[in-house]
Amino acid sequence: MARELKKTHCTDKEWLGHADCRHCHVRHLMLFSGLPDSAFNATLKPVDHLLFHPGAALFRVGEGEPAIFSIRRGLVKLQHMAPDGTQRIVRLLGPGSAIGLELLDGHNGYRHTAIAVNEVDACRIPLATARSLQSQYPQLCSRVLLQLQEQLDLTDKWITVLGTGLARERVANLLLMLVEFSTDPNRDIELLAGEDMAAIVGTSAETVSRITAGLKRRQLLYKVANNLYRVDVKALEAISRQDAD
Amino acid sequence: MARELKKTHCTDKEWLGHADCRHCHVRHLMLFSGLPDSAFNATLKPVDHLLFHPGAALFRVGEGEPAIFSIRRGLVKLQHMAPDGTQRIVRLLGPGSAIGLELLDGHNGYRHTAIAVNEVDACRIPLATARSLQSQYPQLCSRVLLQLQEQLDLTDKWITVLGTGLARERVANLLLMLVEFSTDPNRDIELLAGEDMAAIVGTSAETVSRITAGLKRRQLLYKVANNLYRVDVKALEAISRQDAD
DNA sequence: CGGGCTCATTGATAATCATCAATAGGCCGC
DNA sequence: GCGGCCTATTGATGATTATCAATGAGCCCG
Repeated sequence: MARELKKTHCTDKEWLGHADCRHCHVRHLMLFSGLPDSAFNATLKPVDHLLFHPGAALFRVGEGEPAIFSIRRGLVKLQHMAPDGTQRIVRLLGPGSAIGLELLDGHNGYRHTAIAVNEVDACRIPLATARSLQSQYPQLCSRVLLQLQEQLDLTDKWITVLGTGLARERVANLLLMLVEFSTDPNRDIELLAGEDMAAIVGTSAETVSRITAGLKRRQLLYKVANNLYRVDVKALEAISRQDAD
Repeated sequence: MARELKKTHCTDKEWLGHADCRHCHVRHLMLFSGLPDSAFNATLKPVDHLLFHPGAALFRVGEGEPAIFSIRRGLVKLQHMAPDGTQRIVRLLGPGSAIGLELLDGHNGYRHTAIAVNEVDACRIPLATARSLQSQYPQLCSRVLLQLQEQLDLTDKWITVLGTGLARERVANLLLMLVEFSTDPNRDIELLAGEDMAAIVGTSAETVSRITAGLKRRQLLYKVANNLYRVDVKALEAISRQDAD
């Protein structure tokens, strides 16, 4: 289960300019929903709008300038690495989620490494900016609270559906979760790398491969385009409930 | 892994009177740290101080009067139950932790069942009271935020150390976690019921029993009093790192 | 003190899974 | 298009674990 962390370069990240929060068309979905336009007149440091290519790190444990990221598009994996190199993915977060919130609690330093799974579009809010907004606008605190509660609910689900039961049930649950994350009109999903799926469900990559191969053989999972797969949701739900093979 | 939920009666719970938050000697450790004494002059509904006997429910999924509980003493397990009766414990919380915070986010109803593991001493804060305090005292929001962040950190650890690796590593990690929770001067711990340990590490109760029996045989875990056990921390850490048998 | 209950322990067996190893397929740069 | 590289797939094997079943230990209650 031990895996190497791929080194990523700065070229995997692009700067798309300073974000204009006042006119952000998705602000109502994001961390800053509820703040008045005036809040952004004079923020301490600018909010940057960034594009991360698959595999690029938004941040790494303990490293980098402290900032909170608000995800606009794409999927980000949060991973913990054990001293022996074994890693486990503890969360998968999509549009509307904020990451790096652990910086707000006083102990400093990131406690995860955050890697873009897809193409990820995110706003980078320097910690100082976030703090100053927070002190001026108490509404922000309750948005953060919602974020954390949502993430807590997600980890609870993660523990119960991805950490319990047979490997095939856990893989089925993971695929169903990816379907929920999917923004595709047909609910098609991009499959994760085998090792990522393994690090999510806590098995070996080979086991995941055998299981997905079995699903493909039975047409419960099939390719509809380049790395776009369609899932037989009903059948996977049956597997997840263990009332089918 | 499927287990019955034990029915508990009201007799497993005792009312110790209305809490006097102003004079609470542990308030600085609790949710209400940071609030001025005056905040408690006229709270909407009184805060009760309750004693729960082992096995008693503080609350159950979707049931009961909405209230937040602040744990003063003892351990509480939060469990999720799958439709088939399979259950999994997603958190173990001790003194200073607040539970039922999920009620603050608008979707109502508890999302876990909370059961006292030991003798538990807790303050019951009616939701309406919590909300009114929250609207008057923005400091409270940041306390809640800290609570949630702490619980999120705990679940992340839970996923990585209790949900990954061999059963014996996971059990070793659980015992080490119990040592951390221990308030005993010698760091002795009360062992959980076998099925609870199984529901925490995601294995069968028999497997847990075999593992703890092995540890006892090798004197890495031994009874020092009625249901009080001492743990060989160094040896368990070695097992947890897999660099010992 | 003995019956009845619950829960821990232990054994036997089969299912599941990790690991090692070999092969095949896809993608990139040249 | 062709090697080289990386990842997915598949097979074989042994280790780990679930499951079923039997026994034993502790405990409450009469």
